[in-house]
Amino acid sequence: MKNKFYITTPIYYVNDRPHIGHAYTTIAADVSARYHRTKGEDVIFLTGTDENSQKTVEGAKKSGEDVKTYADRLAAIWKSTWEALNIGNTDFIRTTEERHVKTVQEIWKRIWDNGDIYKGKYEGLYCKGHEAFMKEVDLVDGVCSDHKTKPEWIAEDNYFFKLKKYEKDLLKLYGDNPNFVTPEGRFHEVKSFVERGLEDISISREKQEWGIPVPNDNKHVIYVWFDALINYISAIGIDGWQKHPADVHAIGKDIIRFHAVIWPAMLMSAKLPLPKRIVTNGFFTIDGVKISKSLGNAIDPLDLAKKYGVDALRYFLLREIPYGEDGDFSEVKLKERYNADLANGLGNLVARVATLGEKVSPIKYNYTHPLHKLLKEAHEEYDYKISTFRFDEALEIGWKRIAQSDAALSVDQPWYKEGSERAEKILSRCIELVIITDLLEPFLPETAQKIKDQISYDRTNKVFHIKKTENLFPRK
RNA sequence: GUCAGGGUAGCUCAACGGUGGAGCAGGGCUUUCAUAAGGCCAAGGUUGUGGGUUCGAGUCCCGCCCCUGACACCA
Repeated sequence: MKNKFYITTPIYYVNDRPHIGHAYTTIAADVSARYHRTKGEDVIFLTGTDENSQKTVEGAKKSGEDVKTYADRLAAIWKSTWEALNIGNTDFIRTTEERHVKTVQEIWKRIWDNGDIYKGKYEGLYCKGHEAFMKEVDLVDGVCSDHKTKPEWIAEDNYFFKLKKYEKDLLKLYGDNPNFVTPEGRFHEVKSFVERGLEDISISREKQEWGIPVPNDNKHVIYVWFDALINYISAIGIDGWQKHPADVHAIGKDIIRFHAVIWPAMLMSAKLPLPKRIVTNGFFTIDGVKISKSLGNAIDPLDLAKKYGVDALRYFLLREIPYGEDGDFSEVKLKERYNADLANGLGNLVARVATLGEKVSPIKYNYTHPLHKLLKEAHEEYDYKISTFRFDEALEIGWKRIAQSDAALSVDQPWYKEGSERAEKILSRCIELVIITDLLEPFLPETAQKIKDQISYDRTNKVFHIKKTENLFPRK
C-alpha cells in the first residue's frame, strides 16, 4: 500500500496580498510535498484562504465591493500566485465554501456534545484601533499607547471553549512528542506558555453579519480562528482526517499558539486524531526593515519571479534563509546568489557537460560504473535534511557536488582526450548530473526538467542522449 | 520586568574544553569544454565586554553591554 503524506500551509487572509513571507512558507511546503511525491507517496498538499474575518468585510468596504465579490476576486489572486510560483498544491480551500461551513458546524457540535462549550460574558477594555481587547498592563495612563485613545469597557455574550480542561493533556502531548513543534526554541515557548496555566477562550462573536453562524444560535458567529483551523479537516472530510490527520502543518511563527495549543485541544475534545508535526518559519525583513503595510515595502513575489525566474526565487528563499529562523530579504543578495550559484554553478556546469557530451552522444551506461553506488549514499544525508526541514543544508549537499564536478572536469580534461576515454570522462559527469538533478528536483522542478531535456537518461537501454540547448540561468 | 535564544573574517554562518573553519564578496595566478563562466593560491579574526575555573576557554562559571523572540483572544 502506498504511504500517505498530508501537508498544509496556513490559509491566508484574503485582504492581505501575497508577499515574500507567504511565498516562503508555501514554497517550503511545496518542496516537502514534491519530495514525498518523488518517494512515491500519495501526497495531499493543501493551501487556501481565510475569508470569514471581519477584515474581509473592511477590505470590501474599502474597495467598494460586495463582500462576496471582493473575497472571490482576492482568493483568485492567491490561487494564481501559487500557480505562477509552481506550487503543486492538490487542493485549495476557501473558508466560505460549503464543505468548510458544514465541517465547522459539525466539529462545533462534537465539542458541544462533549460538554466543552458554554455561554458566558466576555468583557474588557476594547480598543477600536486594535479591534481587540486590551489588558490593563498594555495601557499607558489608561490610554492605548499605539492609538492614543482610551479603550471602552464593553461586554458581550460569547461562547467559550474549555481550554483549561486540556492543560494536562497538552503537556503530556508535548512530553510524548519531542518533535511536535520545530524549531525547539518555539516549542519551548509553547510549553512554558501552557505551564503557566491556560484560560478558557471565547470562540464566538455577537452582532456580526459575516462568518459562520453558531449552530442553533444564529445571533452569534463563530470566531475566525476557531473556524479557520478546521479547514485542515474540511478539505479531506472528517472521515479522511480520522484515518490520516495532517503529517505536517507548515506555519509562520505568528500562529503557533493556535496550532500547537488550541488546535490540539479542539481535536481532543472532538475526539479526533492530532496532527503529527508543526513546523514554523520566521519572519522576513526587507533590506533589514520590517514588512509593513504603512511602509508599503512588501515585495510581490511575482515581480521577482518575472525578473529572475520562478526557480531562482524558490532556490534563493530556501537556500538563504534557514527554515525556522527570521530572515532578511534583499534583491542584492538574490542577485548575488543567482549569479554565483545558479548561473556560474549549476547552469554553467550543465552547459559544459552538454556541449562536451553532445559530440560523443549517445553514451552507453553500465550499471557497474563506480559512480552508480554513490546515488544511494548521496541521498541518505539529504533525506535526513529534508525530513527535518533543513532545506538550506539539503541544497548545500547538491552544490558541493556541483563544485566537485567542476573540479573533476579540470582534472579530467576530457576535451584533450580521444575516443572511449573521452566518453568515459564525460559519462561520469552525466551520472553525477543525474544525482544532482534528483536532489534539486523538489526545489527547482522546472530546471530539473530542462536538465533532463539536455542530458537525457534512457533507463531501459542504459544510454545517455545529450543535446545542448539554451543556458539555464543567463547571468544577470 | 520574567523566561528563552544569540553577539566569531566585509556579508551569511560552522567549530565533542585541546593550534579558530566554510561559502559569498574582494586580491593574485591559470585553463578553454562552458554563461568574461571553471580551476588553483594567498590574504582576511585580541571570537561583544570585564573577571574567574583550567595545563589549556569561542566553548564552562559570575558580572556588564547590545540584539531577537515569548509572556493569550489583531492573527
